[in-house]
Amino acid sequence: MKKITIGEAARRSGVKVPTVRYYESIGLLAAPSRSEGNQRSFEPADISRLTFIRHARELGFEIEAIRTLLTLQDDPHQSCASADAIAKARLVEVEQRIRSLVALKAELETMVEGCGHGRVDQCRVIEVLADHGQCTHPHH
Amino acid sequence: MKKITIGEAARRSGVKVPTVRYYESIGLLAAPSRSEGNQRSFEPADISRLTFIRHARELGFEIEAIRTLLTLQDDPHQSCASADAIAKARLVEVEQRIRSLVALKAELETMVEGCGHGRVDQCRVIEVLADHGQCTHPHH
DNA sequence: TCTTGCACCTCTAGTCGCTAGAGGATGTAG
DNA sequence: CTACATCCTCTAGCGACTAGAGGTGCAAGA
Repeated sequence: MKKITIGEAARRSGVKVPTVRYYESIGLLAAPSRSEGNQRSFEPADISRLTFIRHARELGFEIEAIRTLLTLQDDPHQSCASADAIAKARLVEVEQRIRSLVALKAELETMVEGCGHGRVDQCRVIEVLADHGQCTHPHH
Repeated sequence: MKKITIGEAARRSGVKVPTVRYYESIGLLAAPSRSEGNQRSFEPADISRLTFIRHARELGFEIEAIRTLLTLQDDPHQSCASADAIAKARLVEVEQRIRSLVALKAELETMVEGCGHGRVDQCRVIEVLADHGQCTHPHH
């Protein structure tokens, strides 16, 4: 039983030290046992859990979604329908975000291309922002 | 001189009422004159400014970037190099975000496709999250 | 004229997911 | 034993709002 300090846990999981404490504070990670001097002592399972959380966060899952995914993981005999639903919802979000960013990219390109590097009163960047009618963004 | 109330300004610009007050509080919008009963009375120019801000926000520009763009707009004899630089930086950000979201989409699709809708212990969604080694995301 | 009811006012606090800093205790290497 | 990194708790801050409390102004219908 070697004790894993919070710094070690952070290094192994890729989650920062204050973030590990934060996850514990919001109940995403069980409070670990403490050393005599009141320092946290993690188990290998905690590292896995932190890695799981980090990966899910990198994929853009919200904390509450991760909380659900973790309770599913804790009880492997459940149906995975919830996990599937969460991932699908996230996929829809991501697809929507991509579509809107691609539209945005086109609009920014028009702005930047149109800029003749002259004075502001001829600048297309300012102009497009001021006059929404020229906007190619499909949000209306 | 018809007076434009904050509600009217909000409707015309598409910015919500509390957000208009917020923009005033952070100095993005000049404090408008007040009616006898202390209610804000906006000018048409304020509506344009709010519309400009809203559009820039929709394009993902940060408040500080918008502050710069607005000072440029206020003095049309300046060079538009700053506006151009801001738009270009934003374009780079957007392109990067699109690339990472596309990679993410692929990973989510793999997860969702792999899910056999059985129990959690066979669920690929959970599995991929737990075991980062299976991850196709190119962030390492 | 009165009253209803919406829109307005200010102020504070909450959201999300951390991050930074103060001020102190612990653990380890030389 | 001393230096120094690492740990502890606690509070406050970030961006860009949003929500709510508790109160005032104003216009229209009875």
